[in-house]
Amino acid sequence: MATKQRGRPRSFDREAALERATMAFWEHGYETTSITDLTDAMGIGAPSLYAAFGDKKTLFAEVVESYAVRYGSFGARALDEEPTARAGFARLLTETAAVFTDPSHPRGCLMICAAVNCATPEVDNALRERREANIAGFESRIRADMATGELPPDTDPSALARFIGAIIQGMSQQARDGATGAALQGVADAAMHAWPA
Amino acid sequence: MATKQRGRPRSFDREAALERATMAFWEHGYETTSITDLTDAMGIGAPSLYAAFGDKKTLFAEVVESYAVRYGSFGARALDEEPTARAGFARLLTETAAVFTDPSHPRGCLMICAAVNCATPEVDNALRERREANIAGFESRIRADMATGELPPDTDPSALARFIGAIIQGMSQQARDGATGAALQGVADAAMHAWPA
DNA sequence: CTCTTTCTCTAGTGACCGCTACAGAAAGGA
DNA sequence: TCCTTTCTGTAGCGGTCACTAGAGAAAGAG
Repeated sequence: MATKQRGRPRSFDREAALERATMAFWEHGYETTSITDLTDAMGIGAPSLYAAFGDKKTLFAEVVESYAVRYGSFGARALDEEPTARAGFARLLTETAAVFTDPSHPRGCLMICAAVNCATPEVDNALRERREANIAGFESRIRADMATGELPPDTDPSALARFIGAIIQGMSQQARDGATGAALQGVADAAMHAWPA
Repeated sequence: MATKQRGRPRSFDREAALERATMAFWEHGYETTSITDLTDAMGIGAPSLYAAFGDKKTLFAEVVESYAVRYGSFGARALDEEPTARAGFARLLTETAAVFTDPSHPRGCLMICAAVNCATPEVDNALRERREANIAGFESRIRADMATGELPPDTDPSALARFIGAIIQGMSQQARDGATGAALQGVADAAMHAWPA
């Protein structure tokens, strides 16, 4: 496959450029990151950006997809790999505290932050849908443990899932406000005290 | 006092205009709300806005101060009036669930939302400082109950205060994402299960 | 070599941004 | 009445926004 291209070859690494665009959007959000910011960060000219990635919205959609795979999959993995919902969410929140303050990339969560105060409805909706899908995933993991009797039958799975979602969103904001990883771990520990007996 | 003004009198109600500016900033955030958005919402021309309120940053500062008094004081009141920290925070979170979804104004919290992805450092810092001051207030209320023995001595007041702050910030985001008041009350109830025994 | 294809660079497009100069309108003071 | 003061409306400032036309550069095909 991948027969040799005909014309002049691209002069930059598309994946590396996408990664740099991800960092820019992650740091500053969708609207606040200008095309000039992006071309500066990616080290290419505007026409190259448009030829390789389409317009700003399309580039952002690709960034979000790449981000979800690279940086947003640890939570689903924790819920999947741990034997109980309790253990899964405890691990998820601990890893969240670490990832949200990891100095190798911007703080907090791109899917939570990047479309706040966003006047472009497609972008706003796309990220909201991902957040809602995450919470729905939390709820189904909780329901699974209720089915096995691991969680008591009077558990409110929707409320508990939303609670975890709220904690993660709050941790993202506090990471942006400068909270340390240890402080976020304290929030995670406090949250797990709310777990049903 | 208030001697009669000399020149042509102002043709609009300054307080009503400020309230409308508050709603606009609350709904769309600082950067996303343009001067044209503001003059449209306030029903005045740009020169009148600048004459009455200074520039955009100064207007926003006045909006934030007015917002803090009008819409942001219920929390401090709850902590002040209830006999215990537990009762105070339970009331605070219940009122938060109601206020964040009150249909008479935009959803969530202006101090939490309006400066996310904000490229103007003064605005960003001003709101961050208010958020940190709120959490510091939570911590001192918790310490007061530790001093009376109402809360156990092994309580981590900083972590508990940050936890409550994270919950409120998460509730604000979820209110913006369309969560009902009942759903937010569920989050508040779940959070209170984390309260120290 | 020439021809075709594809990318890159320069230099801009119209639209909107925060903000304001200026002239006219509406009040009090003399 | 006329002057001073203050506000309002028009109209536009320079700057940045997302985006692109057009020309040249760099590759393969013949």
